[in-house]
Amino acid sequence: MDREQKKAFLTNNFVFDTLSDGDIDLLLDNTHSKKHVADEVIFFKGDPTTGMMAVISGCVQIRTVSEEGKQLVLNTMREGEMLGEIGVLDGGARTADAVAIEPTELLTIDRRAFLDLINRNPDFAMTLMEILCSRIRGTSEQAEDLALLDLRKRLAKKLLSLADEGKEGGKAIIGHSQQDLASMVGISRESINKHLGAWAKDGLVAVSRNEIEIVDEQGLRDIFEP
Amino acid sequence: MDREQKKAFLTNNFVFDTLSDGDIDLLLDNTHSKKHVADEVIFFKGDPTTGMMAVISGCVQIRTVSEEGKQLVLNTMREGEMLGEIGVLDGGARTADAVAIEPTELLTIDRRAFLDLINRNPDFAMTLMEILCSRIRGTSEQAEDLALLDLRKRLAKKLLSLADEGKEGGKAIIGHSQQDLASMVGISRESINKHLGAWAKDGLVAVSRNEIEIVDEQGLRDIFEP
DNA sequence: TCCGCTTTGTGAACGGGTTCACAGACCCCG
DNA sequence: CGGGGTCTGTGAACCCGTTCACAAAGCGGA
Repeated sequence: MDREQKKAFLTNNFVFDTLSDGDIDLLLDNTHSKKHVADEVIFFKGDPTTGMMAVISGCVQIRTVSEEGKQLVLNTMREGEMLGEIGVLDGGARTADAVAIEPTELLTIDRRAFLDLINRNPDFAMTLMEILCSRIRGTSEQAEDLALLDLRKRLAKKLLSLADEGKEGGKAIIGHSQQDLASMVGISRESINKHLGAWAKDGLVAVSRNEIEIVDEQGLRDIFEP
Repeated sequence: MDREQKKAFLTNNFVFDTLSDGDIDLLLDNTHSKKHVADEVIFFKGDPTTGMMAVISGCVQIRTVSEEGKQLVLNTMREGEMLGEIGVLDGGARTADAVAIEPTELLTIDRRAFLDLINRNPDFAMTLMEILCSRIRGTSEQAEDLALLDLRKRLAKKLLSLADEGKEGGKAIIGHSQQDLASMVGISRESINKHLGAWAKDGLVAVSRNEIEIVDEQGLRDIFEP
């Protein structure tokens, strides 16, 4: 990706839209893009932080793995979203693994340039804080759900939120394997399968390979809402 | 609490120590303190956000409750700590309930004054971002633990982190009922009791009413570390 | 086309944790 | 100093979800 393309990318991204043209140029001097193949690990939990990334294209998952090998997906970043801000802002190590789940191109912004910009631009700082806040809302909701909701409710909720993200013309289709879903909801693959089977029988969803279609959105919503 | 005392409080708090004397005075004009009795609810999940609070004395828990009445404690704030920043920074509603668990005095800072300050003071903004980051680290670790660790490990981990906070003299004593512990770890009271009983038998902890003493710190640590 | 890998589907056995139902201990307060 | 409330201790029954062990179905590449 050449400089012009990078510039266009930053300019059109809501995170950076409070920046002046000069500031963007300055950022660009401390920025590089990199391609990753599917399943490539971008960084590991515990790695020292070098910079912050923005997703140019593709998709990155933020994950942790337990000793016994169980996975939990904390977050999924798509085109235009940022990752790795936390380490950059507080100087600490990475809190989780980042993995490209499809061919992905990332733009990495150097830590120093980033901090410098915050110092000079209060609007930019404010935007970042809003992003941090939405992260907190997200993860704390995830913690709540894990502690207080049973598997049915968690799964139903997750299906709907995934469907929201990936709506293509009318149809709400989720392009994930059941294995994938399992690690997002923190549940075994088999349990996911059994619940989906039951819901398919009731006409709430339609299941096929690597794909789940939401048929009766309201029906699913009724599962986890009073 | 009179203006002088408030000023001393702010000046000595690490959150505000990048502020000039003038800025602190300005904050004080938009600040009021309030006392709460034990078990008083300070705000409810979903309430519109009015301002941010700092704990002058006492202790506040941030909690959520499920439909069935199960509780989860997300965070505990003691003297000198802040709460309610998220709503203030992004303008959204409160994400959880806040409850004073002992007689507590809070200093509330008006939203407008707060945002104004961020705009004018990049160092202050930076401090806030660090606080937000540490919140994210905290909640995302909690989510991980809930999803990937079994009850034994979660409990052992929680005991040690509580002991860290509340060390008096050489003794590591935790001043919480087992009921309390249960809602912090997301587990039933009975299960907590059984595990504590087993650990007491092994000489890892000593249990008495409203109090748990850590006897063998390393022994507990071995439970959740490889 | 055929082979191998990933994904889905399913049932049986197991198990960690919950729920329920008490009993006893302790403590403050009248 | 008695008595109701909160906290602790414990056992039995139950249940949600896991684990294990396969079978079958797609799909992609040689």
